[in-house]
Amino acid sequence: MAMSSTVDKALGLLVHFDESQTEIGLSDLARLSGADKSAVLRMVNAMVGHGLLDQRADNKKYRLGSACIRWAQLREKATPTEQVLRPIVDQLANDSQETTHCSLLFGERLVISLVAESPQINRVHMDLGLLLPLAATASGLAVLAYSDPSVAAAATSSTLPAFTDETLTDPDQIRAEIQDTRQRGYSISKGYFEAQVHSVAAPIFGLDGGVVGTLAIASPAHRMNQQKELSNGQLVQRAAAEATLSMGAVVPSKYRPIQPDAGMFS
Amino acid sequence: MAMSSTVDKALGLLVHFDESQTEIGLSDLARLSGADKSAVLRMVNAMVGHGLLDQRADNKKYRLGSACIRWAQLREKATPTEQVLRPIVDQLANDSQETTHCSLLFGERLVISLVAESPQINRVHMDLGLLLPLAATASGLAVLAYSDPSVAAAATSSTLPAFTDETLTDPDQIRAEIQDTRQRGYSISKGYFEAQVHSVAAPIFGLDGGVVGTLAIASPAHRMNQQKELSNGQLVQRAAAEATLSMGAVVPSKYRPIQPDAGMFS
DNA sequence: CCCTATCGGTGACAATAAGTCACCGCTGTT
DNA sequence: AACAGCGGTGACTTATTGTCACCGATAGGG
Repeated sequence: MAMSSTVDKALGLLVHFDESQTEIGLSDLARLSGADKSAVLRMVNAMVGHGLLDQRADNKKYRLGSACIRWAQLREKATPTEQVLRPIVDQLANDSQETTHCSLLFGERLVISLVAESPQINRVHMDLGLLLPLAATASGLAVLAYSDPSVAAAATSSTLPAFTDETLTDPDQIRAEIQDTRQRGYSISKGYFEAQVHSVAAPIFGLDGGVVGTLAIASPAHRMNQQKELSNGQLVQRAAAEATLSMGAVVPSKYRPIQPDAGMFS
Repeated sequence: MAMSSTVDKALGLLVHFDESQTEIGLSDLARLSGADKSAVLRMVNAMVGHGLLDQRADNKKYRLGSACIRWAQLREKATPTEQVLRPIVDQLANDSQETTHCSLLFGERLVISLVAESPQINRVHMDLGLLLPLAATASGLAVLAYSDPSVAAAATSSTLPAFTDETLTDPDQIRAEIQDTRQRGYSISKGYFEAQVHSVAAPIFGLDGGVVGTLAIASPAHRMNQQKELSNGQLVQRAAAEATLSMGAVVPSKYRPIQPDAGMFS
């Protein structure tokens, strides 16, 4: 279990740097990591040598170095988001055995950017590029639940179009649904947008901490039940958290439904 | 010399990733680094575990991971460019014993953004925020020499104002000076902008490979001579290279005057 | 179709770097 | 002045790494 390579320990030091701790002294780093000062010094020196860390000349404290920026540049050029999201969407489809999609926020709509169809014969089909309304889809509700309240207010102010018999058109219903979503950690749609299609969705967060898109699982209504909804909800949350991390962002503290089990920033 | 901690070796693997090599397989990495496959695998696995690297699911090759982006974000928030440039400008002033400044490109001018005054009594004074013309200052010439030729063309097309008796106003003279600068690796001004002030300057490159600013050393003319110009020229080149690296950028191959001695990306 | 070359990855042993601790010089506090 | 904290050093024991032989899978060539 405790696979302890030295590189692992060294990189483990970096998790102690965050928004509130931008620079850390040697002794503090040793305390935080539980390792010996001397060992920490060796690791830190190696990292400084490669620009992963900088040491301030005045107070000798360490901070993240310039190589981070260089590497981030390269990463951006090498790995477009589509490529990092693709396997996550596929995996989610495989785990849930249902059709999954990733949608990205585009103005006041969501655009379906990636789809992985269910391996089952009876499955939901989704069109790439389709625009989703925020108020009437699981994905949209996931956005509203974790965006600035003004967005939700705007989306629920005017009269809402009904797409099916089930569509929630009463702003109060929507607001209640948003509340439920926050508590649940994932949103649900019971045929609100397409009849006989039930979905669960969870938000993907961007570098600024805001919602940039969602991951969703869409099932034929007849296959849906309480237990399935819960398991799919957990799957979609986990996948969305993974997607967030894969883009270099962090899941904001306001959103803590489940712990991503094998966190790379554990 | 061969300071070989394991962390050092592991991070050393990352230098093989660049714009033309965005993903590398295990065996290639081993070959490139000269280390054993097995050892490379262990190091790489540790780095994957921390998100420094990703492994593509399909072809098993490795690329820079999402943690790079996260760390770059933190670095940006924690260390504004002013803070990273400041010690470099100070150090340069100390090494050269002359007044130094860092200027940043601002439209078709340079704005003096940081100044460190010479410790000597008889010294050049520079005003923070002063705008420098591109054609009549050492800093400006450093920009022109390493920018897109169109910039130089634009800057030398119209009639050029004279600031001192020495100012070069003939476009042909400027172009010749630009040529000399390219060969030298640093630019010089012999009282072109301020009478009795001689300067040398070198370009700072940004993430896109373009010039974003310069570092310069300004001396009273009477202290200047051939030998001093050369040593200051080398100092300013080295400092500018350091500044470039400190911002996470790389010195483009077209600019290879001297090797930064203790390169963090060596 | 088999033969070969190469890939990513594993396992075990010898070689070496890391964990540990005592100590140094320095700085700021009491 | 004594103290406690810091960053950093040196030396010794122990754990990790370097090395190499090997595995199964995959791809290409005869």
